[in-house]
Amino acid sequence: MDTSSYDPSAFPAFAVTVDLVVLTVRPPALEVLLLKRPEAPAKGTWALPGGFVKPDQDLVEAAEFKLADKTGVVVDRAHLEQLQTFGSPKRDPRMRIVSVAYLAMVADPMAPELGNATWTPVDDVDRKALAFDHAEILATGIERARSKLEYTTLGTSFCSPEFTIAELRSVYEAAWGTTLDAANFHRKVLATDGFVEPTGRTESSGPGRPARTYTAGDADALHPAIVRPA
Amino acid sequence: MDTSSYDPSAFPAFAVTVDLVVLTVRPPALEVLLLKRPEAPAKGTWALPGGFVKPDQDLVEAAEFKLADKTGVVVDRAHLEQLQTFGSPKRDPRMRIVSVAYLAMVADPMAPELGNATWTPVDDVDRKALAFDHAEILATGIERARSKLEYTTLGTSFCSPEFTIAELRSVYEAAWGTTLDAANFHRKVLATDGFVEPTGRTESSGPGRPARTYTAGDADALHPAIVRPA
DNA sequence: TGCAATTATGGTCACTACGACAAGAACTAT
DNA sequence: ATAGTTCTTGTCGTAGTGACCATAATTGCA
Repeated sequence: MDTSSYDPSAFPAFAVTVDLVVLTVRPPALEVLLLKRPEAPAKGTWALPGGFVKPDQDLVEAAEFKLADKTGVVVDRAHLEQLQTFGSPKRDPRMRIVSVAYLAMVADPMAPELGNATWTPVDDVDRKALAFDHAEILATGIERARSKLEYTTLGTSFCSPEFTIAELRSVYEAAWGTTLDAANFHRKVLATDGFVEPTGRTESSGPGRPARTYTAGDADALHPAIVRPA
Repeated sequence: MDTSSYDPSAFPAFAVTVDLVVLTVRPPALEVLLLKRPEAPAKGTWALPGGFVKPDQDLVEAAEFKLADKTGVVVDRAHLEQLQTFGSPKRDPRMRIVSVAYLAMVADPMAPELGNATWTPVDDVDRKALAFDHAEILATGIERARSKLEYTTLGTSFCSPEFTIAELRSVYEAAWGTTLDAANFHRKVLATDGFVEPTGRTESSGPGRPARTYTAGDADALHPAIVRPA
């Protein structure tokens, strides 16, 4: 072992930031929260929300703070998990920045535009040329979210507090860009213990038979999984 | 947005390290590479291999370097992936350190002890009281490895270049701490395209019918998965 | 030499989960 | 009333699984 690497006075100094991939579902699209950068570098281009971590701030706290700041979302009603850390020496032109990316999944906030923030369908992001390596971070976040829908109950965190099976299905369809058989989806969701809990109430919007409503159950994992179609 | 957070001269300085969870399988145990710390802090206790990232070094490069350093493992023959980043303000007594943890899966290196490094069965680690938050990092790595065996072909990276189905099965059994039905495991592995490729050769060790040997296939994902028994 | 033990590999069978689809239930709109 | 829409339940053929049995091909020992 190299002794020098443990000399506290001689370690290389890095800046540490958090960047957030905040996803929501507004049928029929999976959408991401983007900010128009108001200053240099990359002024005027689109970027993920984020910022420097304070000296005494935990990483997750920094992410929670940024999330509340940009969306007004109560953290309790959202899912937030660490995504991946990006630390290429070239990723920021100014200095060596290591960014810990977080993935947030929130229910439709119904506040489309606030300040210079905007929800954008993820399929339209290509045209927006994101700043830095944010396109890569976003791609990682989208794939993580799509894959977690398969084997966890996190789909419910995209839904209203009280929702119908059809609303949950529209989450899967939007996120995966597919259509799912309503009858089979219904059967699978109800067959999984702890996925959803019936409220006893029903809800009617538009034509068709009114749907029973449910709340999120207390299970985290899905056994068996809801497999993404090929 | 707070303008001050983008002033390059006023960002908080962090130290960034990589820590490695290096796993191997030596039937019947899943084992991890531990180092006895030769100096303060936590001198004399066991810890995961790791070290500071150099100013112009990519995170993966730093991890690859440390892996080669400690194990002599050729990186091509091993699997290395980013695990999770740990950055609690309290995790190191000296200063604010953010550690990017990596998970490495290597075939049995046959070199049990080199210097102050040692392979330890993961079930015996509790008794060794790891330094800092390394117990948490290790637990995260073990769970990641166990779960990736289910839905990826990474089990082969714990095997010799040419291996038998039984050797692959012993990997799963060691990692999961279970026994698996040999016949059913055999059927499932061969039913998955790209998991293993037959060599046409056989290998005999000890009594019993000689087993055909295989090399790792080019598939990454397992469809359907090999589900861990409850 | 021959037999027992051992491991590899192949096969059967009942059960579960699934996709495709049909059909009934309960509403809205005209 | 009737058509259209959506929710919900049911049916059926197929694929995957675990438990288990059978056979193949070797080693080790009497």
